[in-house]
Amino acid sequence: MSNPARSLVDGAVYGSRIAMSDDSLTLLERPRSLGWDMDNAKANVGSVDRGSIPSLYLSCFDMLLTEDCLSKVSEAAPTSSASMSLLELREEPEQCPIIDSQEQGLSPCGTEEQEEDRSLEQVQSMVVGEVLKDIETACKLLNITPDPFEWNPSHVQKWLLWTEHLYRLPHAGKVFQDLTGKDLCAMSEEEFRQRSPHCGDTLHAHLDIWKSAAWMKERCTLADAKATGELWSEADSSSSGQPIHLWQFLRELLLKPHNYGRCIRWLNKEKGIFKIEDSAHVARLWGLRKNRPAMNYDKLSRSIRQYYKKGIIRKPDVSQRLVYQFVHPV
DNA sequence: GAAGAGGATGAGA
DNA sequence: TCTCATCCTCTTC
Repeated sequence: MSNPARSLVDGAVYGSRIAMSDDSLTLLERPRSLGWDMDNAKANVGSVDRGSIPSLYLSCFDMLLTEDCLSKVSEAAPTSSASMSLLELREEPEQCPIIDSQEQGLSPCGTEEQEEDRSLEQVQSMVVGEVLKDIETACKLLNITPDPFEWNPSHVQKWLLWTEHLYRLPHAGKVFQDLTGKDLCAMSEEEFRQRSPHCGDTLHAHLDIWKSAAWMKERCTLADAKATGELWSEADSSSSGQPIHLWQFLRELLLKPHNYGRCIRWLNKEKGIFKIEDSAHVARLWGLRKNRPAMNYDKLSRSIRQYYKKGIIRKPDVSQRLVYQFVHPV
């Protein structure tokens, strides 16, 4: 395994209580080539070989991937008929973070394949998000850092105890005594098995997920910082003591699809075309930023329209409701 | 009915 | 002066 995101998704998929057919796995694998190009990004992160994952491993994510998570996952792909049959999808996702919608066409009714890919991306991001959340919760409970590389022997023991307890594994703390997180991360699955024949592979697989999650978190943080930096370097903002402009604020939201993809997203990033999905939410966010509790979409849209004259924002050639276009795309 | 367009006016930096 | 908030009317979807 060379892709941390894949590791997380694989872990979740394999651990699901839902019976996954070959087709479903194929479906979940397909979009990996689209937006999960993290291969080669960091060497030696994770080494779970799917082909060799034992049956014990397949069930060990039952608790990591909670019922809540599964229900959210199943809600996240309402347009994929294939996925629906697999996951008994419900309508109206409670959350549907959009990882990157820039590949989508302007039309809200793209091709079936595009819709499917988009849905699957949402499923993947949902799974990863939930796994990361669970790890974060565990870290708070155990008072350890999410990155196994930073664990001291005491942290390692805490993590072992927690994992053993959570997945009802036989106690293996003693055989990993005095090892730091770095030591643990350097060990192969075989070495785990040698130390703990009963649950070494499971522990190794879990550690792999933690490693992947830590790597992804780091990557997200860097990406966020980079995006924010780019944004702030291009424009005045609250961070520089200058009042932020509405168009800057909108770009800020658009640059953080993980956080705001539900309320505003790119339809065509290259052309600067974006869609406000939840007008009330975007207006609320803008009101919060400007300390204007009475802000609403009517007022916000009036401000957007002021940009028409200034050549900052315009309506796209094919005008659609709640769709605008930056005259000078990012 | 919600969204879009645009005029008018005032507040605040 | 500039940007934005606010209110308004009318039109379009």
